[in-house]
Amino acid sequence: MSKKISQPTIGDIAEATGVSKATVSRALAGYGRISEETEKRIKRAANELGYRPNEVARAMRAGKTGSIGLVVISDHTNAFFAPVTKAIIDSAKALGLETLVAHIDEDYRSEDMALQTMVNKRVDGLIVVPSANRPIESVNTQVVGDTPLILIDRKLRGSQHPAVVTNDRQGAIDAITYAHEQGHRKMGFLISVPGLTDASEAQPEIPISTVRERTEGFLKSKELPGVSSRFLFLHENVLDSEVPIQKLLESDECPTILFTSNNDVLTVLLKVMGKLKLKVAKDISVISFDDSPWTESVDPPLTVISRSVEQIGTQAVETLDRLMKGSEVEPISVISTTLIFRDSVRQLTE
Amino acid sequence: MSKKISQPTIGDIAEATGVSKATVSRALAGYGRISEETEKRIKRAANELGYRPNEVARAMRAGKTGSIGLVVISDHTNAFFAPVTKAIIDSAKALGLETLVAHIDEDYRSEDMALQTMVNKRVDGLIVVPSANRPIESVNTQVVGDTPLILIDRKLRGSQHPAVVTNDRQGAIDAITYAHEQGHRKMGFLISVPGLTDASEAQPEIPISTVRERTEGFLKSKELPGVSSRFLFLHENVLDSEVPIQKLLESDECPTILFTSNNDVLTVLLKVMGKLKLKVAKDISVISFDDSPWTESVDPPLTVISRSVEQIGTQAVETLDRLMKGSEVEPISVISTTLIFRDSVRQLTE
DNA sequence: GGTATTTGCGAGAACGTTCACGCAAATACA
DNA sequence: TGTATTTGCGTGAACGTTCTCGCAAATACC
Repeated sequence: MSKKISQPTIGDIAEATGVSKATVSRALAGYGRISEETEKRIKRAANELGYRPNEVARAMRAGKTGSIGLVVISDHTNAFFAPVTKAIIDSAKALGLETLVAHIDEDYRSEDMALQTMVNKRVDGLIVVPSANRPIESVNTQVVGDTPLILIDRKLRGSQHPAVVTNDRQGAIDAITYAHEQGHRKMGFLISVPGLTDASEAQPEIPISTVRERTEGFLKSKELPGVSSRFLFLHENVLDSEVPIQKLLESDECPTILFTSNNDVLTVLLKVMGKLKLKVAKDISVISFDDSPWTESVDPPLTVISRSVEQIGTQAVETLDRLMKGSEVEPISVISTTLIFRDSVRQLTE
Repeated sequence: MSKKISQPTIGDIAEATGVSKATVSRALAGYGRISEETEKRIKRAANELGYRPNEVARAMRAGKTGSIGLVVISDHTNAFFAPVTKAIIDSAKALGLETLVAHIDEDYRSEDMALQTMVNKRVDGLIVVPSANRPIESVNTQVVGDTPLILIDRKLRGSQHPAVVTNDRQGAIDAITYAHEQGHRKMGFLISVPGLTDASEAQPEIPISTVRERTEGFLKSKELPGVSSRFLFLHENVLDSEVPIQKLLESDECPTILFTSNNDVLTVLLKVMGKLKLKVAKDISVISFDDSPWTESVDPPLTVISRSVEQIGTQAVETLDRLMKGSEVEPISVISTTLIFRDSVRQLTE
């Protein structure tokens, strides 16, 4: 009963019980013909030896690993991607799939490298948030080959890969409509767009479909009776954006309501407002994209456009699973946003 | 040039170039003796065929996978574990290691299952947050065998596995000392402890070293001149804790300062305070464990006891890496906490 | 009691690498 | 020119599974 250095194999069990490896395999995996007695004997021996099936050998033989890869942008915020990551990992586990996670920044080269190592590890499928600055609107098919792949959060125009996205356009429209109903006429939009070098009021080229849709939705505010809109497009690293935001807040035509495109921008906005002694709702109303636990706890609780990260996660791995099995999948699944009414929008008297 | 269904192998390249598999392997991996010319020829062919080394075959041969497993509690909050997860994944990548992530709840059975599948996948090492309710204070060595493993966030008394933890005891002491300096004499402690069925003022058995240390630190407040302390131990699912917290806030002997043991409790506290129209600092001072981006943006910005998730992450994978290489490692690494002074603690006139 | 079928198991190949050997040709050295 | 060394490459085993075949023994059928 000497301690072995490495894990016991099927061969060790075979030796211990005096049968062949094939028989051991049959006993353990429970297929083919085998007598009850030897099966029991083998299982007992396996237990005693502390046998653990070697999944890499299995993967080699079977041609699949039972793992999927998740490549996700996590350079800045995790107010959205962190819970999405959790949702995906958990959904995958429910299907018996393990998840390999890689974080990339908003750069297609780091994305390619991450995809490369995942493909080399022969993941069965890939879920990826495509980075913004890619030269052409498609995941590098050179590197992923024919590994099943689905996009989340953003869709790519030229891509044949299925995507799971949210209808941020409608979310934006819901928000401005609500603001209009509450009597707001001067609206401001704080939008973070990766790739920008500086804050700008002129509308830039927007590489990310999600942000593009939000902008389109907000743009509709111009069609609302009596509304004047101001846009501020911010660098993805919004930490640098305090000055332009402050300028906007101090201008003559300061909006009565501000919309922020994510939790990072929201965070900066709140900080600047605090510095200027401006109170949410009382002085300026606020609506942000993406919900977080804390937005409900602050004073006042924040009205937000929420996207269900759980739905995105389950839909993503479900779609990927079908893709891996070769079934038909819809090219684009869109998850609806919902406006969560709290107390950060002041009702203006007409 | 017909499309192959599966990825090209080293054999395909060998066939295409008319050499043996061994030569191809040498050319691609760059070891052994090989002529410059054939090396180029082989590399060109590999490129043309879109060859990607099969890491599972390599793993099989080498006996290691180049992957590590991260088993982390993520039932409730991700204000702490999400950034730690990111830090670990990124640190691991820097060392050429991919990370397999599994989420477990505060239950040793789900932990065992997660560990089991990771061991079966033959990860080279394991980083785990040990769950609270385990019968004995050690990771199930039955299932992990001799896979290198290190603990984070919590240490286990009976465990021989190295641990990376924070000195929360000192963090708590720093916080109460500061509060005392600011003139606070009536202190309250809101502590979330997994396994509890209900909120309780009596000190329960605390299974988690981190929480235990915090409690010990807070307990020192009783030794501070003139201080009276009140403790409230909360169920891990703190969402249910509004009522007991409200009771505490409305009691005659309501503390002038409240300490919360994590962001979840903080969130509930703020919500209850908002409901009771109590203002942070002005009415009740607040100090919480763990920093998050939003704590700096709210009004007033929150004073917190911060633990560097990056340090925890890098220290964890560094230690694991040494362990995997067979080097000596210190049994316990402790990362220091730092008190971040913001504006949620009111200075009381004596 | 003779043929047909079922049962239980072993032999061995295959998955895609790496690597220890071995061998022939080329080059070195005297 | 003869021996020693180097160079370039091929052979084949090994990693731990699964699975197709095939074969002998056991059981079935008439």
